Amino acid sequence: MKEQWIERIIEQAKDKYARTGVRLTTKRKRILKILLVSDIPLSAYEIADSYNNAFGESIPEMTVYRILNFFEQEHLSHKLSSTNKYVPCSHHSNSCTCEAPQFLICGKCQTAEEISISKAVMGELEKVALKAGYSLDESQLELKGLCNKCIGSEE
Amino acid sequence: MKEQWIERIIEQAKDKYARTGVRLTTKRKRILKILLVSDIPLSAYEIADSYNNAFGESIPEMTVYRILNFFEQEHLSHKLSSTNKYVPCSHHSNSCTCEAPQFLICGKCQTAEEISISKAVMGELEKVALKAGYSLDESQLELKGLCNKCIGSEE
DNA sequence: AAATGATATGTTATAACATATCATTTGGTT
DNA sequence: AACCAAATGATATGTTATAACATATCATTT
Ligand SMILES: [Zn+2]
Ligand SMILES: [Zn+2]
Ligand SMILES: [Zn+2]
Ligand SMILES: [Zn+2]
Repeated sequence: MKEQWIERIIEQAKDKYARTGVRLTTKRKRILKILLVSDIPLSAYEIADSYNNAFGESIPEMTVYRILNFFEQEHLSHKLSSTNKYVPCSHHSNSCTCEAPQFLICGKCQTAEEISISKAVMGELEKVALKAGYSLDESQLELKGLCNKCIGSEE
Repeated sequence: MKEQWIERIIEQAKDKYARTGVRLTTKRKRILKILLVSDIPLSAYEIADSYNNAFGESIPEMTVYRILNFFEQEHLSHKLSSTNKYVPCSHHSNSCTCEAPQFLICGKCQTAEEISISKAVMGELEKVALKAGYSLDESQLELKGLCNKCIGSEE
């Protein structure tokens, strides 16, 4: 069940910080949850709105940005720079470093899916770059298109 | 010589619109030139500043944005969404449709180079997307890394 | 030459996105 | 309790972008 799945992700994150000074506070948990339950990427301001609606308590935008930055550091979320929106990281728990997050974004319904492009394909891109005199590093890919649902319902 | 090369690009653009109602006005020419002579991508506001400095005449930011939109339509420039900056299209004149522009961006000196990734490699990306249930369309790639110069001068 | 229409630009306001700075609160440690 | 670091609040400001409306410029038609 989705509810449990979300709780598990939060538990894992909590464990991760149990020993350090870092805290997974109520606000952080709530915002992580907002990202997790949303079907689509949200802007910082949409997150703040959602927070207000869900908890009848307003949160400053500044705090949202700070928490998003915290999430970015901790690999709990990502920013989509092509849309200025934020998504939870799908690489739950453990070992993901998310150095080069990769997304498929539907131009119609706005869903975004975090994928893992094979080393082989990424290697090809690196080769192309090298030929042009660049050595790639932390390249986030945001690929646009239409999801199957939206292709089906095309007018 | 760079100066002549720029003039040639502008001439080509002018020709392109000679018959249509669309005009390559002084402001558009100047802004295209600003983009062309800059070593690095510029923000809309930097373009406006540059315009003011170069021509001792101020231009409203709004106008800059409109001209950049015009350039985008006409495939004369592109926006880098990862940095909110603008670059001239390198596919001069003729046949480029630039449906999926591709860039290498140096994280140190900020240079950006427009490249052409082979159909084969792009095809691989499309395959990955299809497997995940997405059909790609107009995906701009912004690959980050270090250019050769900056790798050499690394501390 | 005057009227018209299309394209381009100016002007002002505001939306949307993001960071800087300093004060205060919170929660764990000694 | 006293202390300290982390987190949050509050306010101001910076940055990027569009909306809405008015005016200017230039080519075409009358
Ligand atoms: Zn991730
Ligand atoms: Zn869709
Ligand atoms: Zn191009
Ligand atoms: Zn460089």
